[in-house]
Parts: sequence; C-alpha cells; structure tokens
Amino acid sequence: MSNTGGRRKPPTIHDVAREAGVSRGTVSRVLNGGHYVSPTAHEAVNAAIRKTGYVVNRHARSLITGRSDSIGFLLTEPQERFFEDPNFNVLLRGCTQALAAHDIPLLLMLAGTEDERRRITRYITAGHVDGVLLVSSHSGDPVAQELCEAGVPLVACGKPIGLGSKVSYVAAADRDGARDMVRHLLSLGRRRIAVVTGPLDTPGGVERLAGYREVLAEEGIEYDERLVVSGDYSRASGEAGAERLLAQAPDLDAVFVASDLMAQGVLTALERAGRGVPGDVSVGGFDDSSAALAARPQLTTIRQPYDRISAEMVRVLLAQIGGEDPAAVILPTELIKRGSA
Amino acid sequence: MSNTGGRRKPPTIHDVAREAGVSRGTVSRVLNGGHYVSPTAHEAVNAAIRKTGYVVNRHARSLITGRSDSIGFLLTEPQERFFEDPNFNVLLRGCTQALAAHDIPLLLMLAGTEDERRRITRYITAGHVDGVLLVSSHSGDPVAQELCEAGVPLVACGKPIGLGSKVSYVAAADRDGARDMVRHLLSLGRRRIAVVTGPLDTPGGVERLAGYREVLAEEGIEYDERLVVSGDYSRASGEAGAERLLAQAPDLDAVFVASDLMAQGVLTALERAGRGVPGDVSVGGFDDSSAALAARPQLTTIRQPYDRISAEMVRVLLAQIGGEDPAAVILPTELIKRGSA
DNA sequence: CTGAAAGCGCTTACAG
DNA sequence: CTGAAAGCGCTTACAG
Repeated sequence: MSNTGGRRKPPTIHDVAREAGVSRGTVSRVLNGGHYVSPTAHEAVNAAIRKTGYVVNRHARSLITGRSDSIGFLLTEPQERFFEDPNFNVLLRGCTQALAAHDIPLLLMLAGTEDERRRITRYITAGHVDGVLLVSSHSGDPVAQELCEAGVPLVACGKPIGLGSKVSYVAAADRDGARDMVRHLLSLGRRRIAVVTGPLDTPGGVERLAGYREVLAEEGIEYDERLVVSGDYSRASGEAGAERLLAQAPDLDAVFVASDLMAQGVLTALERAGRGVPGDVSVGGFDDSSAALAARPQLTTIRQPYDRISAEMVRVLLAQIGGEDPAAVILPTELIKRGSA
Repeated sequence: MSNTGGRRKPPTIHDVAREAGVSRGTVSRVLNGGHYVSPTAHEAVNAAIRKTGYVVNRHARSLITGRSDSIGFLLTEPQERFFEDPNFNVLLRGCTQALAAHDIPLLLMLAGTEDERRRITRYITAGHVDGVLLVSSHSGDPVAQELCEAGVPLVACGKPIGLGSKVSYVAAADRDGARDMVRHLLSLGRRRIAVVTGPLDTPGGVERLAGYREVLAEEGIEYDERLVVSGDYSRASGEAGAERLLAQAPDLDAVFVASDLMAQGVLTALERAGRGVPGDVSVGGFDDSSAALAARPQLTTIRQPYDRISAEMVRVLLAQIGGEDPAAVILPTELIKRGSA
C-alpha cells in the first residue's frame, strides 16, 4: 500500500506462487479461468493475489498469446469533422465504456493525412491491436481496404461502401428514418419539401435521399431536382446548402436535412432570409445529437441509437476476434418531435 | 505483400538477422539508434527490414525495457461534459497527434464512476502506461492523488487544485484572459458587468473570477454580489445562471461568461428575456471553442491556445518520463472580437 | 563493432 | 489436479 516515492517493481506471478505455496503454472491457471485447479489452491492463490497486490503483466501475456488485448478506434475522416460532430463523441465514449467492461483498453487512432494512414496501417497490421472499430464511411477508404485484406477483424460504423459484404458493420436504418421524417413533414401539410443530403459517397448520404424519394413517389409527388442539394455533414455546408435551395426553389416549405449539425446551418440561413421556422418552413434533422437541442428552435429529428450502435460494434468485433464470422447489424431509428417541424 | 486471407505470423528479429547475415543483437542495435554498428551491417539490416516487412513486437520490447511506450489520456469528469464540451475534442485530438509524432499510442480512459476509477487506477499503477495526460481540474480528485503518490508521471490540463506543486500542468493564463475581457467590456461603456463563473473548485472558476474582480477594483467599480453567479461549464448552467442574474440585477448591461458553452446558454436566456445582444447587453465568452462560432451572435471571447496546450502537455509528460522534473507551463490567451460584445 | 547468452513475466502442452 | 520446462520476441551487459 504505502509506496513512498518512485515506482517500485510490481509483484510477478512468481511472487504470488511463492506466497500461495504453489507453482507459477497453477497461478496462471487461476488467472485464466480457474480450470483444473483445486478449490484449496484456488483460494490460496486468490489470497496471495490480494496480499501482494498482483496485476498481470499484459506484455508478457501478449507475447505468448499473440493477442494484444487492446482495440483500435480508427477515425479516417478529415480531422475537422471529429471536433465538430457531436456524434463522434457519443460513439467514442460508448465504445470506450463497452470495452472497459471487458477490461480492454481502447487506442485512439487518427488517420487524417496520408502519412498517418501509412503509419497506422503498419501499426495495426503488425498486430498491435486485436481488432479495429472503424469510423469512416466514405467509399474507397484505402485504410479499410488494406486492413480487410490483411484479415484484421474490423467493424465499421455505417455500411462501408465498396468493401464487399465480408466486412462487419453496425448501422441505423437510414432509409426508414428518412421515410419517417418525410412522412412527418407531409403530415404537417408540407408539399415543397427540400432535402440537404450527406455526401453521396456515404451510406447516410445515399440512403436518406433514397428514403425521401421513395415517400415522394409513393405519394405521387414529383421529384424536383431543384429541391435537392448535398452537404458534407458540417454546419457550414448546411448553411450554404440552404442558400442554394432558397435561390433554386424559393417556394420550399420544408427542409429535410441529413444531419442535425447541417440543420443548424440551415436554420441560420433561413433566419437570415427572413423565413420563420416552423411557421414558414418546417425543418427536420437527423441524428438527435446534442446539436438538435442546441438549435433554436430545437430540432425535430430522427434519433440514431448511438448507445446501442457502439455497444453492438464492440460486441460484433469481440465475437469476430473470437472466431465468429462477420455480421451486419441494423438498428431502428425513432422520430423525435420538437419545435422545428 | 500478398496476404491472402487470415493473419500470418509476422517476421521477427530473427528473420531479419538471418536475412541480413548478422546476429539478432546487431539487428536490435540498429533498431535502437544504430550505435556501435558498422555502416555495412547497418545497411544490410535496413535492407532486410524492408524486405521482410519487419515491425518490432512492442510486447516483447516492453517486457524487457519495463516501459509500455504508451500514454493514457484520462478523463475524470462526469461523462456528460465530455460530449458537450468542444474543448475536450480539441485537446484529445491535439494530444493524439502530438503523441503519434513520437509513435506513441494514446489509450483513452474514462473514469466516471467509482468502479471505473478503481479499475483504471489499478491499470495505470500496474505500469500499463508510462504516463498520464489528465483532464480534470476539480479539487480533491482521488485518482490524480493516487497516481501522484504512486509516482506515475502525470501532466494535468489546468492547474490541479490541492495536489501540491510537484505535479506538472499546462494552463492558459486564466486571470489575464479574464482581465482582458472585462477591460474590453468596460471599453464598450458597460458598467454593470455581470459574471457567470465556472465551478469554484476549479482553477478556471477561481482565476477568471479573480481577474474580473481585479479589474473592477482597479477601475473603482464596486463589487456587487448580485452580479455574480456560478455555473458548471455546461450550456444549461449558463442559461440558468443568466436567469438568476436577470432576476437579481435586471440593470446589468454586460455578462462575462467563463466558457463559450455557458455563454450560449446565456444568449438563450437573454433572448427569451427580450434583451438584445450586443445592443442591450454585451456578452463575452471564454475558450474560443467551436461553440463561439455556433452562437448567434458569434461570441467575442478569450482564446485558449488548445493546440499549444496539448502539444505542451505531451512535451512535458515525455520529458518527465525521461527523468526530468515536473514543470508548470502557462500559455497566453488572446481576445477575439466578434458580434456579441 | 559484434555474437552468444541471459532474462523480462507470462502461458501451455507435457508428464505425472 | 499439479509442477517442471519450453518458449513467446526482444534488449542488454558481457566478452571478445
């Protein structure tokens, strides 16, 4: 207990064995599940562990098991998005906590530049982590590609475009969510519904637009290109997108925005244009991130179940590391009504 | 290169040695700085490394060096703040990148609950990381206390209250920043300047209030308790604080808010009360986080140099791990003028 | 400048 | 159920 200054050498399995009066093999067996150990020995070892304050040396263990018992959280998006988007935080926290429950540390890896990508790919394929939680849904991500080919267990957040079906992912039901929102806007009496999509090389970009088109078609409303612009999920792109929409289709009476952050930008542009929300224009977001509550008015939006998404990502990844086959998990979304629509 | 399915066994130092026609000791020497190695051997080893695609096994290295070559980024704040506060993101990213430049992975550690705190303290004191970047400035943080006593190299972000002077930290010049802001508000002709402080058990809470009081005293303006309330750095606490201020001191003509996020809340409350910003009331924030740009109007604020803060935290921590004494680094702030004051 | 050898702390067949 | 022993991949004095 008393550790006066400096770090002293921590006890090893050898110290525990001596204290318990057994061999190191027996201590190790207790540490690894307690199979083939007599109750007496088991107890003696546990007591010795408590007494010595023993904690396993993970390096020694990893050296022999070949596993690192750690997981990488890899972000290949441009750096700025990471700051700005509250969703990342929620995901990162959820994954860290889910892993902590398994006593597995999370290594944060940022691969923004080409150099970083190379370094990190090398690090991962060298086996320094047992698997990777991937946040990046742009198509043709070279890092994801390489990791896949190297056989590194991998779970993506959102369906990765262009990586084939052998890669695991966890995603929200984007299309259904979009459908719910557009139907909600219709139920409000809106007919000139514009849309600000996400990047069209991401599933969220493609699928949410698809949901929008589906509902319009089902209702016999003609698809009007002037009502459609794309953003990059940033607040600024939402603002710029709304400006283009107002110029192209001044008669719009609603905007479905593919992310809450972009919706914040849309609100700014509408306010500047003198359009009241929700009086003149209804605005619907997507995510139910903290941006939805920060917006004025607060955003009616589609909740992505980020808590469940992170938990499932960890579950699927650990299963895959354990030898299971890749899997895709789709989680339902929910319409959250607030002031903006 | 071609790695068809599955993870094959990576090359070891032994493979490199054989390829280069030298002993493993020589390979190791090349890996660790190249001292006492002939140019010929050096070249042969490098070529062999390239040819085999060798990457050092960090577990084996750590086992013998006793270092983990990894750093923990420890957050002991309640979880919610982590999401909401954009400053954390900037810090986390900056630290990750600064460490990446040294090829040192960052382990993200969240110690929100008592259980997590215990688990993480154990993990760290067991030597699983070489040092810790600490984000928590509440006084009497038990984790920080324990780590300090265990002799774990530690650098805090912001001066830790109650940990004595032997712990390293990097902080912005809180008091000076607050002084600059209050002087700016005075220069605008404001005289009834209110303040929403941070938690008074954090240096940011105490010091920014101190700066406010100093300037008022210097200008012969009486300190009025009704103009002072405290928040917890959250948006909601800013909103609530402004409401109390409006009730206690309806004649206020400016508010200095100790964080941008709280300032967003203040803006919401002022708007609801029908007070125009900056017409009726000038509002000054602190941080220059993304919240400052998201606010309407955009916030005049005090920039904390988070890029430099994270870089310095890493520098000081690595120095300390290398045997240097603890150090405190204070970085200057800057007044950023925008629309709110 | 270089090789042979010891040893870091653990796990895991292998005999008993 | 248990111990003795080999071995994971590396670094580092130690001789030369």
